[in-house]
Amino acid sequence: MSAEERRLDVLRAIVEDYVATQEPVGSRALVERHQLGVSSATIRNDMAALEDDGLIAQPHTSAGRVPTDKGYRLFVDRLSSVKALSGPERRAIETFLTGAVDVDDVVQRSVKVLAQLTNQVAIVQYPSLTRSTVRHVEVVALENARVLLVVITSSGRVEQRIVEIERTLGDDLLSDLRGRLVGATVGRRIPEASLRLAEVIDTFAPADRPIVTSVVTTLTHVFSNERSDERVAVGGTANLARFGGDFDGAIRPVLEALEEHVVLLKLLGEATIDPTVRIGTETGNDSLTGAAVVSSAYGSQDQVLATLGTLGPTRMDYPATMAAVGAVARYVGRILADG
Amino acid sequence: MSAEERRLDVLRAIVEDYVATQEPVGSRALVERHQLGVSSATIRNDMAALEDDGLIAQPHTSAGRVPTDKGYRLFVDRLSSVKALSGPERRAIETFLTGAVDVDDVVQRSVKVLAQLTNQVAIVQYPSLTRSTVRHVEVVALENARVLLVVITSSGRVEQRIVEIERTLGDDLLSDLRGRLVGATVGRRIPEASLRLAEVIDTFAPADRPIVTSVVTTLTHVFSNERSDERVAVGGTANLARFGGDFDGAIRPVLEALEEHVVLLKLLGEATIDPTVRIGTETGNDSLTGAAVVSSAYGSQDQVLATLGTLGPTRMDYPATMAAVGAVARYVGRILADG
DNA sequence: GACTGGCACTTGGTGCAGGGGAGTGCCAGA
DNA sequence: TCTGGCACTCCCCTGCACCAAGTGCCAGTC
Repeated sequence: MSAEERRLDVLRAIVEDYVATQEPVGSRALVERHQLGVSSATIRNDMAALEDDGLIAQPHTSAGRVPTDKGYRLFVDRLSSVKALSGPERRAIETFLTGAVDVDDVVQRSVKVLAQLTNQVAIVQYPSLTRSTVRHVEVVALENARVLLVVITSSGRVEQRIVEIERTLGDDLLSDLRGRLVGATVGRRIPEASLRLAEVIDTFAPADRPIVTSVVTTLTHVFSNERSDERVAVGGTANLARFGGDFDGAIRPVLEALEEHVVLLKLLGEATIDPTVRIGTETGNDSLTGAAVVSSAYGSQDQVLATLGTLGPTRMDYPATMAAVGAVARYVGRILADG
Repeated sequence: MSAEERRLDVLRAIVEDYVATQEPVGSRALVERHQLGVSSATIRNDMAALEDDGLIAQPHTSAGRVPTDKGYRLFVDRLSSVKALSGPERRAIETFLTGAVDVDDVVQRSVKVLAQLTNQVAIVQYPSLTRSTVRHVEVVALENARVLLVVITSSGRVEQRIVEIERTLGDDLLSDLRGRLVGATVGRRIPEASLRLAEVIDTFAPADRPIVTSVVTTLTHVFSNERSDERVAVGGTANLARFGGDFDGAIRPVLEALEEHVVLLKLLGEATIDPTVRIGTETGNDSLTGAAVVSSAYGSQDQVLATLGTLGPTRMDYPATMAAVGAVARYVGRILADG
């Protein structure tokens, strides 16, 4: 083993010990708990080098070392491998999620299971409307010149709107309209379906266009509904209290951030199907010094639906957390693809 | 002013000062800040009497006095009057809530406004299904022997289910079924509508009964949906950090309680249209020593829809909180009654 | 009888000094 | 390149004295 390799070994040991004990780790404790094959004096030299590289730091002169954000970054990138979940853990996720009755329920259960598994704050974005396809569109005439519009998406979400129109809709026109709407949208992704909708209006007789237009406009609104794309569920905030003093600031700004859904969506970040880790400033949120986010996209092979993840102290068990996030993402994706 | 009256005046002053300063209040500070017309020695005697009655307590021998739960109770019952909201506050509630687009939005906005107004944790229960009436029922035939069932309630909530039936539904039967379902349910309260539904099945020809039964059964399920009756929204948890050390325990058990919706519903308690206050053990929750709940039912005059309220430290501004809870409840009730 | 001024007493908080412990950096030697 | 040893630094805990705030009680006054 080269000296360079041993230095990285030392870093790994420091991260692991610090995560376990929450206390700065010194050279002596290190040689006692790990088989490094050298003396504490050597470790001290290595530590000095690691500190020069900005990978670890000392809270004060005569204290042990603590990993820096950069140190965690290196640990995640090169020194750790994703831990496999235990059988019972995997079964727990599966049985718990399988019991869900609808999309909302899936999301809420995912949040709960993820929070319990990781002992951190769990964040799950609702399946995106814009990323799923249209499974069904239904138009129903109600009394008093009103129409009920129902859209069912491939992720199982159901959206409905009531449209006021200028006169009662005849049965012929109704079924004609229904047929063309279905033809233009079903099976297509939402953004494409939106485009096709615009063409539908022109295929109707001029006399019918006002009515058709109000229905189509409402449908377009449903498709472009930003609000529902922003929906997220949060759970396990009680865990914040557990790692209380860890965040440089108080937990208050963190709780505030968790209530701002826009902030949360930024935190989850861009979708990748493998778990991504953002540490400290990498989260792009100033009030989250001392915090890290582990996130992953979920969906089926060819279709990303949304993102989920956890928020915890930088001092977290990255391998375990990444495993949990990855596993839950896979199960959620599978369930929503089936349903 | 009798001696007895002055004692209650002293209690009121202690509560007000303690709420304002968060520090035990002594006899000297009391005579300085209030026009009590007697010396600090007299106040000391009064305080000793109040302490004998269990209305105030000393953290330690040489400290000032702090109100006990019993003291707050007396204060709320006899010594305070509900503070009127300021004009800007009332206008803020109104404009903020008026912008809501649907029931979910109303609830979410209410939580936000209530949390901001009171600087406490806000809890809003979604309008109860069982307490509202049926506004509309719609049955739509989908492809592949499936039927879409839509229910719209008086509170504006829309529920939908897809029912698998054994064979495709003829147009005649469909409109017949729709008509009878509407006749049996629309305009009635959900529990009563449920009862009527049972009779509908028998009015159909035996051959049609299997299909009718599956639809009616599903509809009954929607009506008796307990899950949606349990839904609550929580906001302002960041305020917990503000009154941090106030709760006897840590904030952790409180955060945990806030994630358990069942616990929250118990906290909101039985519905009364005027703001109710529960202090300390009165909340019926052991982990909430040091906390108080102010809650109120909302709805129209003759119809209670659900409950909302706030959770804060016993050391809170009761008059202001009760005013805010009452005002938000009134506005929410009005908006949902109109919508 | 109710109120007041005065006084002794209690107690938590703060500032200060000293000792112990953990850990480091560095140096000389293998 | 590694190791043992040693001097040094700094945090943290403890004990101590002191102060401020507040009380309880008592004797005196209206």
